[in-house]
Amino acid sequence: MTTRTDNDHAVSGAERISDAEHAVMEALWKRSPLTAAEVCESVCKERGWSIPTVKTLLSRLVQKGALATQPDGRRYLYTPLIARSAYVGTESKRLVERLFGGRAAPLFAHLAQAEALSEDDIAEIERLLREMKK
Amino acid sequence: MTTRTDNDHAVSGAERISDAEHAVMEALWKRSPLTAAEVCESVCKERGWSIPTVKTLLSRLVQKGALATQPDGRRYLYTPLIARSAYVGTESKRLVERLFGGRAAPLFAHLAQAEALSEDDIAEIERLLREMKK
DNA sequence: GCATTCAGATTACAGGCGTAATCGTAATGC
DNA sequence: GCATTACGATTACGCCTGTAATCTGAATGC
Repeated sequence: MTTRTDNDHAVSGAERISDAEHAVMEALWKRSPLTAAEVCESVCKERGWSIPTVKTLLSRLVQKGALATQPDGRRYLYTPLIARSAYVGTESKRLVERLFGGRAAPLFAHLAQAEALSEDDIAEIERLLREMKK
Repeated sequence: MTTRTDNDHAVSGAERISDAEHAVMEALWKRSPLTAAEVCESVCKERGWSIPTVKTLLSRLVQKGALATQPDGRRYLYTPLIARSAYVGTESKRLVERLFGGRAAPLFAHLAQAEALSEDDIAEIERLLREMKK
């Protein structure tokens, strides 16, 4: 079963990662490799999950090619196969496509108008803009 | 059935709008009110849907309180009950919360770094920033 | 050695979603 | 008036998701 030939999609992120799965990924992006129990420590409290739930999510993520497993005694250590930045990238892009016709400026305009931008955000964005100029 | 008391959630957007439903909403945000057939004209080709699909989606959106119906002879005219800007707002916020800890600057940084920002985007954002200053 | 424990694997199950087909009924053509 | 048409309403159905419980087999305590 490890001999599947169609794992070309693995890193490409063709398989969507669901909301619950995403929480698990975050734990592993923060620190990895981790055992299922450790992942649970990191997320179960916060989301009100039990261990079986975490194990299911881990399995699904492995199937989707988002996580790699490495045996450690009689258990597994899980490691992300897709980078957080890649995930964040495709998700951001999806949103921008869907809601703003692929243009980022309207998104920014919206956030600005919705006052979702803090002083710090604005300062930081100005800094980034200056930096891009160079 | 028009006398439901629990439609407080209607505009609040408590009920999530799915991807397919969103396509229908877009059609109605572009122009409304429309009949089911007209909505289909607007989206069926593009998404490869048939009329029954559109009708299902319309019904679900009405149930969710996202659309209002107004009888027109023996059919309905559909009108959005939630504003596009409200929808866009909650969706953008969701993403920023989930992926960037609620801060907009990192999103911007990501888009910048991923070169998802066009020249125009940047110019426009600078303009918006200047405007906010006032 | 044998019971208990602790992994992962398998199965479960309800609700949402995508995508319709079918049903019931009211209007309409003639 | 009656067959056909054109609606919305109801039902369908398989896949994905969230959230587990159960099964199976290996390790471990004693």
